[in-house]
Amino acid sequence: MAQTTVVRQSLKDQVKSILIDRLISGDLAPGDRIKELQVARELGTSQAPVREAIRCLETLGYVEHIPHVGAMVRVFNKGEIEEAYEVREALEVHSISLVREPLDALVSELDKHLDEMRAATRKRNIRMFTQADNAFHRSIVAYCGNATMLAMWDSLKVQMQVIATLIKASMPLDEVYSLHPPIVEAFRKHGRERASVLLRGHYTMLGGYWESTA
Amino acid sequence: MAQTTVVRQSLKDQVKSILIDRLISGDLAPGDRIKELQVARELGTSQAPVREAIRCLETLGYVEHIPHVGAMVRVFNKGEIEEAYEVREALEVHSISLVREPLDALVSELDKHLDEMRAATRKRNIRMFTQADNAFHRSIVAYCGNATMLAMWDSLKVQMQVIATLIKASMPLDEVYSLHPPIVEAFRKHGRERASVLLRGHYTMLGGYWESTA
DNA sequence: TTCCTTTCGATTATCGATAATGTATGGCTG
DNA sequence: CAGCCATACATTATCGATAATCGAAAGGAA
Repeated sequence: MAQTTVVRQSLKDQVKSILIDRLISGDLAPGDRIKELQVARELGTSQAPVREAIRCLETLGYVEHIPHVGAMVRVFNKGEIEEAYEVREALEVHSISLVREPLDALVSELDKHLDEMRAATRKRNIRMFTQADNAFHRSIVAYCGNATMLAMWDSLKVQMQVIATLIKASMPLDEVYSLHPPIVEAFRKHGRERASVLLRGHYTMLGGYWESTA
Repeated sequence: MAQTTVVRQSLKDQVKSILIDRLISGDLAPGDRIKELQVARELGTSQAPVREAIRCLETLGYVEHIPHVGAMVRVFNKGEIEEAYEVREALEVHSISLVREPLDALVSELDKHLDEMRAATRKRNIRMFTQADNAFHRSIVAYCGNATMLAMWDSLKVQMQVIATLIKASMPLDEVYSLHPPIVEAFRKHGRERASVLLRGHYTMLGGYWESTA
């Protein structure tokens, strides 16, 4: 049997997942309008679940909604992207100082993601690189053991991924990669505080790559 | 004329505002169920807008929603509260280092909130104290000029306020107050970095007050 | 009694239809 | 021809009703 259980997820959640997929894949690009009835007909549901899913995305900040007009995929300008990076940095820098000993588990996970990034660089697979890059930073936040912190970080991730899908071309992967090993090294040899210092300013270095698309 | 314009806000937004007010005022306490049709009848609307408002609160993390069962005001345990404080600290510490010169405007605003806190302490008005305390910390984040950062901070504020309304009694206001002036002083005399150091650990000192309600 | 099953009441989830609203079109007027 | 108003259209916002689902109460068997 291909299907072990029946679909046990509300229509709203299914619609939401589908829309997020389209957002990340770039199928829905910033500026695109999302029409409730159109999506409803497309997915074979009524307007209500679609509407709920969209409002959910709105609360999450992925789409912009104008009353009586409709929803459109949010357009992030350069400033907003930089802001998001700044918040990421704040969360990650603080998370590092909260990571509990022993640090071995985290370090080995970071190493794993470094491998993935190198592999992606060789293949020039930007999608894969972005995923590994995200996973690298996420694991730092995850290992501090603060679920609220991680939830906040995650709420920024989709924004980042939407962007990354958009401006794939302008990132020199090897340069971006080279920013990461020193952090792991500092972790391994000097502990949390030193790694924290290195992480600070990590994102400001990335700012330049967005210039062309401002 | 008492009313200058007609009500020009969607029912969903009105319902949402009303529910948030009830949350903050403690009218809706953690654990309380929120029934869609009941609220709808009470406010004279149909189920749909209420439903949307509730789902919005769900996404914001204020209510917990179980499919086919219903929504209830989220119960925060001690751990989650500490986590939220930790995130607040991360955002605020980082924000301080981003505040642009000159610092005069921020310092005078902080002074204003200190006054409010003192006044609230004299009157033993806990609600007022909480507001001033919140305003104090919020202005630090506001002055860094990062709207995304501020939005994140705000998303934690309602949680905090719900809690504060709950466990009003256990806070010795003068002690909580005394944590704040040194921060302003450090700001005035030694600049951002010194203030940043003082703010770090600010919230861990507050941890003890929640012990009794864990 | 205790456990399992069934039934019932309450509530949410979804639907289809209608009202409200904003935007674009085209004609009228100067 | 330009500017303005009215109309038509597209879309969202809201409604009332129905279907799906869950939890508790009632009933029966071991």
